[in-house]
Amino acid sequence: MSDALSAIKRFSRYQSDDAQSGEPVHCPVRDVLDRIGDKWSILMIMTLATRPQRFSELHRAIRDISKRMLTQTLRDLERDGLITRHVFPTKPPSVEYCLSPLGHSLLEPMASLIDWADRRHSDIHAARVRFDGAPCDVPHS
Amino acid sequence: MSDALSAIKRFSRYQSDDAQSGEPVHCPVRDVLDRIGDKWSILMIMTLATRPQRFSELHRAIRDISKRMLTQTLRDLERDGLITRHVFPTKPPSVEYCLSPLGHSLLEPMASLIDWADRRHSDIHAARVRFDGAPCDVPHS
DNA sequence: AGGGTAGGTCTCATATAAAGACCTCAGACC
DNA sequence: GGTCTGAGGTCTTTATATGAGACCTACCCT
Repeated sequence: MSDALSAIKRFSRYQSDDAQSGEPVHCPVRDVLDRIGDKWSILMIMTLATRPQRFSELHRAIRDISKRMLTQTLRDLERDGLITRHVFPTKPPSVEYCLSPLGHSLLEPMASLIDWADRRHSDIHAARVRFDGAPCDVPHS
Repeated sequence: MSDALSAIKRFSRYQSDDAQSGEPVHCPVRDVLDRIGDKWSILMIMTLATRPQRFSELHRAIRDISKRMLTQTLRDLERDGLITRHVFPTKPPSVEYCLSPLGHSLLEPMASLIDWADRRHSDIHAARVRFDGAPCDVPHS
């Protein structure tokens, strides 16, 4: 817990430094979290955690991603140095994506989030049902 | 690490179960992560981690959020049971938001992510500069 | 009467994501 | 030799998310 609080305090410091100084908010933590917080990045990294995979394998593993978003997410992750891309000059060429050491280092913190989500999702679902069913307990207006 | 891998395997199982069965992908972990993975939720929870705060305090702490998104994010978090909302019948009424126990339980996993982001953001920044500066090392076409 | 504060809502514009058609190249099929 | 499939994408169009900022109610202060 003290661990958690110290990270949060560091984070808050970035935030408030920005809030007091000039206009543009530039918190490095937000910068990183905004990037991997998109719809597919976490899923992609988790899918590559088990083994390196090719474009089409990834597309089959994550059926509901479009090719466009698959390409774009892979490019963004490559740009951030979280995955690496190898082109094999076969005919037709095949491309393999795999986690870099940096990407690998993300697995542990991400796993703790996933663990939380897995353990608490029933609580969250219950809260949603409660909220939607009784929208007048605490009127908003 | 074995901890991390077990969470990832559980997650992959959800994914592949969905991939094999009927059409709609419904992985509870993705459901939860997609929600808190939006632009402001993590920031909001972190801001409320230090103490309960009122609408205007939150707006001052997170300067670059619009009132519209502030309201919406708070509603969504309340709906998911992560924060609670108390209206004090002062004149004019004041509204205080604070973390629920469920929201509080999210702090620790989230802090480990923040800690990662904080430690690795310079690596990520360096990777971006490298990628943007040398886009022809591994041609994409 | 004018302005400030608190906690919002509303409308409209833009930025980002997604769906899905299309493309190239090669080998296998018949 | 026509066409089918598969890999690894790109391009165009449409949907959704976010943002800016005007407005609202009710009260207090000057």
